[in-house]
Amino acid sequence: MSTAGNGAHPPNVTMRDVAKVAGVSIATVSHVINDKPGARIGEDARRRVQDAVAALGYRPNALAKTLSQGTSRFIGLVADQIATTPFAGQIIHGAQDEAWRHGFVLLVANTDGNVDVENDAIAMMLEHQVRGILYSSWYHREIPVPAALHQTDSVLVDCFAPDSGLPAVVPDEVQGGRTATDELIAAGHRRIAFVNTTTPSPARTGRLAGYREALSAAGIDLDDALVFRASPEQEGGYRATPQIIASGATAVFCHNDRVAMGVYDGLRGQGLRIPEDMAVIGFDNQDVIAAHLRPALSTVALPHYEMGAAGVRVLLGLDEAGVANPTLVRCPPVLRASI
Amino acid sequence: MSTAGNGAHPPNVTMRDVAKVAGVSIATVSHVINDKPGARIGEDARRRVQDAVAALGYRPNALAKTLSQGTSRFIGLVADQIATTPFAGQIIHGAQDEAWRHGFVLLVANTDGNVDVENDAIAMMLEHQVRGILYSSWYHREIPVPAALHQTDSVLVDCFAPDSGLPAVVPDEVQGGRTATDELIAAGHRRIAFVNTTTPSPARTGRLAGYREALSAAGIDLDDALVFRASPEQEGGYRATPQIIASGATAVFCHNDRVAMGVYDGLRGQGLRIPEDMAVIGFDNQDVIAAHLRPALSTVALPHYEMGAAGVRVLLGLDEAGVANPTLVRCPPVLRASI
DNA sequence: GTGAAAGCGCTAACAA
DNA sequence: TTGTTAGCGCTTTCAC
Repeated sequence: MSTAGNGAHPPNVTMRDVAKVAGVSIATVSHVINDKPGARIGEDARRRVQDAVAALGYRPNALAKTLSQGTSRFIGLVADQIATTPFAGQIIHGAQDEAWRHGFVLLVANTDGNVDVENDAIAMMLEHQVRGILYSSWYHREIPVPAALHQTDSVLVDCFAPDSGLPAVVPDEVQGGRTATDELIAAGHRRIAFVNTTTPSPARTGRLAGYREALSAAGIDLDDALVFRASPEQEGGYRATPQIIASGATAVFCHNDRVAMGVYDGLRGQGLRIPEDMAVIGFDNQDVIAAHLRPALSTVALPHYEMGAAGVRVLLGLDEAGVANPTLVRCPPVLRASI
Repeated sequence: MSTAGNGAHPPNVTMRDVAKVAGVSIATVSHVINDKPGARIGEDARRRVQDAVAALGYRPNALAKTLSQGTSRFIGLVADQIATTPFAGQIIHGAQDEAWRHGFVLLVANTDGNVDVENDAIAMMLEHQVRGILYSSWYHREIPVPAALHQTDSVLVDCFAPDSGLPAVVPDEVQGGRTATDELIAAGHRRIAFVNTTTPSPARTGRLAGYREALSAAGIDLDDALVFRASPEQEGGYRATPQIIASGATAVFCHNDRVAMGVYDGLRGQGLRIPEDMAVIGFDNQDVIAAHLRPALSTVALPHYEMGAAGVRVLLGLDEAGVANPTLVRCPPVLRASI
């Protein structure tokens, strides 16, 4: 019968009410509530105010405060895909936690990559006087920057736009690729295959560079016959497996966890065991895949949570962040049982 | 060198500025901007205002508007886990889309299940004069309601609290269980196993009820020997497989996709093919698992997006929603290749 | 048709 | 130590 909208909620208690009950002026109330350093309030006036606040259940109106101070505590987050990729939510999570830590609130908008929606979202955030905007993509790439972003402080998260002049926070693909390869080397492997993706992206070039860097550093000769290309999905990994096996590699670094999943299937199809016959490491740390594969997949994590948090810090000017070079966030290894 | 916080952004253009440029009063500007029905504005005054708005790049200050109107366009969403479960983000997504559709903005807070954080989050939302709060859980269950939720209109999403008097929006577990079983029956199966979870929950009782309902409706005798219990993970499914096979079932309905994933492994270990030797259907529609298993897993989707959206509708009083009985959201089948 | 003025809840000089 | 007052940007009656 009834809906949520029936709320007969008590009319808002204002500072004026508190002042009246406490028998002081509205300014005094403001002072004790905000613990103003300058203003010295008498012990008993302070107590009367506090009592009145408690008695009335007074809650400050954050909006009115913002209006009079001219500076809000909102941070906007516009995302192209909150949900398409399972871990995209982590960016929100990280941003939210960090914003919260500094007394800010997150305003989120999902645009589904639609430019009109995007502009509306940004406009709405601007109208709400956000302190700044975090603009994020669901995968690391270069993006065209919506012009409106320049009307406030903005930070790009998991994407970048060199000529925009906007600071960016992205995963350190090179370090990630190197880490993955290093783990394999540390396990004693010397013939290490790399299944790269077919799609051009910072991930493709970065991880490859990291792979090479690791091999060189370990004094292992680069062998292009060990570098493969596959579509970045389970199917791609599956199809690449025969060549990987044929290459004589004893370990394989897969461009991402889904590819690794396919490699698992391919290996199993040939009766090969992981990691005994072939060590496997993935990339992304997509929980549902990595942790639940048998054996559990060792991989390198994409630091979505950290990027969201770092984005907020850069926005607030707490992190030094060069505009020219994006802030690189470390991709940590997540060791499980496939190496 | 520079940070995002260096913003030398143009000082805000206000209505007063627009009025001055347009040569009209501030009230007139307000009227044309909001297209006030009552107020009739001269054709040319209207044009002058519009031109001034465009020329100055005026943006209304939503906060000031809220303050003077007394009613905001914010909806709060407090979630215990935005990210732990990959699809939890869908609740945000659905809520955001629906809120947006009605001119509302989402304020999100993640509490990680911490009660103090939760109270702070709710307090903060109240202070921001939210129109109401959506309180969500990352899996369907009964929850203790934070008292503060009663200070505004609130709706529970993917959780419920019978005595709280708060409207709730939850997945229709019974219908889901029935749908899963119906699909198996439709494919010609009569001996259908059900691997239920060991953990007590609405999902456990609901899906089982649905399973029974479907069998009865199809005139199939219930056989308790076909109902198993397993921990709701990959491992549980794997371990239950031998018994499932031994039971003589030709199809199995798994409590969730992770269990199904384990069953896949178990079946494969015995050299059994899916769906030829055993049809499998899961529950949850966890993309990364379901779509990428081989063969792709048929399953029943948990309608997170829809629940988020429905929550907003209930909150806004657009959906009739009984407080006594939670609003049930349909769990649709997602057919792939495992049946 | 258009404008003056009061007020939304709060902050911040400045007085007292 | 406390109160007065003038806004913050906008909406909204009510005159003109």
